[in-house]
Amino acid sequence: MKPSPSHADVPLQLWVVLARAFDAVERHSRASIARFGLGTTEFGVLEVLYHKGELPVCEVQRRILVESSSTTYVVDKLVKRGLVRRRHSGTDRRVVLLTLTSAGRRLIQRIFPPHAHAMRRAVTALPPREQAQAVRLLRTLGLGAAERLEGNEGG
Amino acid sequence: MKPSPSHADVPLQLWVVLARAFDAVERHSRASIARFGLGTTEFGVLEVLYHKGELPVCEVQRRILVESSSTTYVVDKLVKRGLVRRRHSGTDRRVVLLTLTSAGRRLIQRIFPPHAHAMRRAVTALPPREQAQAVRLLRTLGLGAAERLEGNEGG
DNA sequence: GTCAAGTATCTCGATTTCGAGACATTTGTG
DNA sequence: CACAAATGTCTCGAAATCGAGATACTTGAC
Repeated sequence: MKPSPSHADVPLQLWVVLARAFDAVERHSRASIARFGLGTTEFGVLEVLYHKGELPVCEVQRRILVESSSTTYVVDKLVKRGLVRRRHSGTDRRVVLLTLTSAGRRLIQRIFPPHAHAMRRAVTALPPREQAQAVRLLRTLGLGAAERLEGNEGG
Repeated sequence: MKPSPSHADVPLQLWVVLARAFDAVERHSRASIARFGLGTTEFGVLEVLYHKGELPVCEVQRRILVESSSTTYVVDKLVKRGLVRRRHSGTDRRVVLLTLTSAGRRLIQRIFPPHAHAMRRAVTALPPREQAQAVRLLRTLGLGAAERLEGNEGG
């Protein structure tokens, strides 16, 4: 889950601190979401549908960063709880579109603001200026790593 | 798994890009480690014992970022594969100390260098200067978030 | 010494996640 | 049109992870 602590190997240090920072911030997220009786991926689905409107399953999958079989599993649970509805796309019959039910919308409307508040608090160790700097660096890092991944999975 | 894309809410953006960057880099790690028939947490245990020597289970747990019950599970597997040995501490009989067997040592010696190489490549989207900057920012972010977590889990 | 509280490890059951691949559909090529 | 390749979704079984709590030991207060 996390690599080596060399004394001057900055790339490996970067990987270590990235993993640790993600872990710590994600614990805030988990704890915040757990208050509302949801898991992080369930929350992720509701949240993306709330902010983006109706989306195909594959699009939701990309945004919540889990594999397709897990996405099916999570969506199943949300459908059973009456928070999300599936419908077939008219233009591409492979595609299943997801939307919030009104109950789902009411739920996410209620819980998103306190969750966002918790996440803002989770990252306050960094002052605004450095947050913006970190956003830039992490965006570059993430996009670069993702690009290097396609068709080149072996490293 | 990942939050909201607001237009000027830098803290939430930071959480989004942190999650994405971690995910992308971790995929490199997973893929690299999978070449050698190991999972990421198994690799983590071998790696920390390789670099730190004999350690108590609880110390290993802190470093591989999983819960204690998962640590037991992973160590069990490594012991069954003859890569790691358990022994009781002489000074504190609650403690179980872990060491690499010679087979474990040979394995991690062989696979660590190519894995480190893969991880260095995974983060090359950032030039050295910005890597060092990112290390500083992420360290502050992670330590701050971890601190805010203790005894304050609700957000 | 004794007892409560804290710490380290492990057990167990349940949940989450993955990976491989099945299936239907669409897209691109001739 | 026909057919190969790509894409989107889902099924299934296996693996990883967690959470609660059991157990054993240590520490600190008295």
